[in-house]
Amino acid sequence: MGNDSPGDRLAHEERVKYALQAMPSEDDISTLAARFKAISEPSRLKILFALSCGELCVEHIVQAVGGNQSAVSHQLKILKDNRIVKARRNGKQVMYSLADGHVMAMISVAKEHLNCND
Amino acid sequence: MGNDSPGDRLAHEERVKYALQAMPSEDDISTLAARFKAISEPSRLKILFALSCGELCVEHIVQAVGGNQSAVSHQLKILKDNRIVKARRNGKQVMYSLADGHVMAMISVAKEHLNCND
DNA sequence: CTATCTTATGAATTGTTATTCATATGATAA
DNA sequence: TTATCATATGAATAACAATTCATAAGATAG
Repeated sequence: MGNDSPGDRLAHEERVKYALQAMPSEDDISTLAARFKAISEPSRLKILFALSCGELCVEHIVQAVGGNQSAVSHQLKILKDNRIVKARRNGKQVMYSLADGHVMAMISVAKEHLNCND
Repeated sequence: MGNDSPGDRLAHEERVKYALQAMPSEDDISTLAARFKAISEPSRLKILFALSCGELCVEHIVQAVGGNQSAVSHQLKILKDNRIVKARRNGKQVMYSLADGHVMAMISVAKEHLNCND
């Protein structure tokens, strides 16, 4: 034993205490994790980039990201359930768009992270 | 037929064209998706919140987020492989910390999204 | 009404990912 | 050296998610 000085050990315990205080509730963690999961599939991420240019109907999303209608529809449902995108009906078509600015903000930060090799 | 006016149809085709131009490369999409996936598990998200208070060794991460040593170690590997966290050895311990500010920035944006019911 | 266009959904299959257990590796102290 | 502490990893299982197919539902035109 004696791997830590007493001072170090105390500092570590303090850190754990702070970490526990900063921890969001289980509910918030679940919700956040679900949202990140929603945007963590390549096809769904493509859908978001497509929608970053403005609203699109399902058929055009299919054209923009590839894949088939059923798959895209399932993916849109996941994005909608997690409030990443929103939908409005326009006659026979359903127009999809990004739910709010936070979504693109998050993706922008991620893209920056991608570009700088830190 | 005749579901769209000719003007509308043109506008939609333009939108698809723009969407395709704005689309990142397959490689960038994959990398981004992998990073989002890395932070989309509740336990891994908890690890990031714990590390947002400063670096921690593995044992203390285990205390802060719950779970067992092996599971946490596997999760840390995923986070490290995706450059979400970084590690430095300190004697027998390995200290983990967030890779850079982008990570917390992304999580902060997500938390805002959580708080405002838009 | 029927026919058609567009989107959504249930069920089955397939593919991925997390968790656990046992053990290996790396570092330090005696 | 051996003993111990701290972390990492491989392999198996178990849990979960994505994709496909077939079909249903919603909207409009005729």
